[in-house]
Amino acid sequence: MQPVREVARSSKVDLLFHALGDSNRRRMVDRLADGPASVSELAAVLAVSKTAIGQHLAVLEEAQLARSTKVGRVRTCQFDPAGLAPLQDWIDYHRQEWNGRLDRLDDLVSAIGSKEDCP
Amino acid sequence: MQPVREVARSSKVDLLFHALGDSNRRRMVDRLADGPASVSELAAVLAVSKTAIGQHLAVLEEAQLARSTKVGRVRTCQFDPAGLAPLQDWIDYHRQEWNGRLDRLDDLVSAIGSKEDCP
DNA sequence: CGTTTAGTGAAGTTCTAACTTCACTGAGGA
DNA sequence: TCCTCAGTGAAGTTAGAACTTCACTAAACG
Repeated sequence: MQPVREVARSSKVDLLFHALGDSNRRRMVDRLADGPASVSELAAVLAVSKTAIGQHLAVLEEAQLARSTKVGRVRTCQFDPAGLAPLQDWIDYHRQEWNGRLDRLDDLVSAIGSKEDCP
Repeated sequence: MQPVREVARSSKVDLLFHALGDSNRRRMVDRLADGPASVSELAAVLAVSKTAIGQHLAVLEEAQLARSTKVGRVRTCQFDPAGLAPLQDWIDYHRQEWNGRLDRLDDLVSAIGSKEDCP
């Protein structure tokens, strides 16, 4: 499936957040997390055209959140949870930054504390 | 800071993915994760107008990823890492779904295995 | 065969997110 | 006091995302 024309998204994180930023695509992921589904089935679940599903699928595949294979005339779509990794990394990084700041704050507090211990 | 008019975003996850779906807002978060900053400073870092920062800030605040207070004439913005929690929950849920599926696959495999043990 | 069904490509519509500029308010110096 | 600087509100522009419909291909099946 060729990607629909869109603005250049530099990083994987960019692709991921953009892909998941759309609620219909998240609904698609929700459905796929429960097992594979065809384009028609997804179209029925989301109540949109099959064409729309094709376009959403392209975005999800580009973000590596989904894969699909066509056998006969039906295309089966699958969720690819490994694609979530960069997202998890992004969160971890920012959580770590925060912890780091807290640690530095602790250090500061201890430093002040030990200073006060001195006459 | 009053929110800029936008489409209804039902859930927190919705707000979060939308907020972080924009690369400039992520750059803002990146900067703020490193410590508080004023609107002017953020505008300088991102190379956009202060008005634009105000708008981005409103989105980040609505998603509870940032907080800001105005003292005198300068507004100081802070990153709020606790706001990431619903995002982490979303990821955990989908990762769990996957593990669940793997577990069920394991069960299936064991079931088949024990079946083959029988004559 | 012919007909239904699954999906795709192309093209057009609509809506809105992300900006801008301009005009303004109000805080803080010189 | 006057001037500058930080930020905000209003309004307008623009690019592109998310859809649609229509026309088509090709598989499945009576």
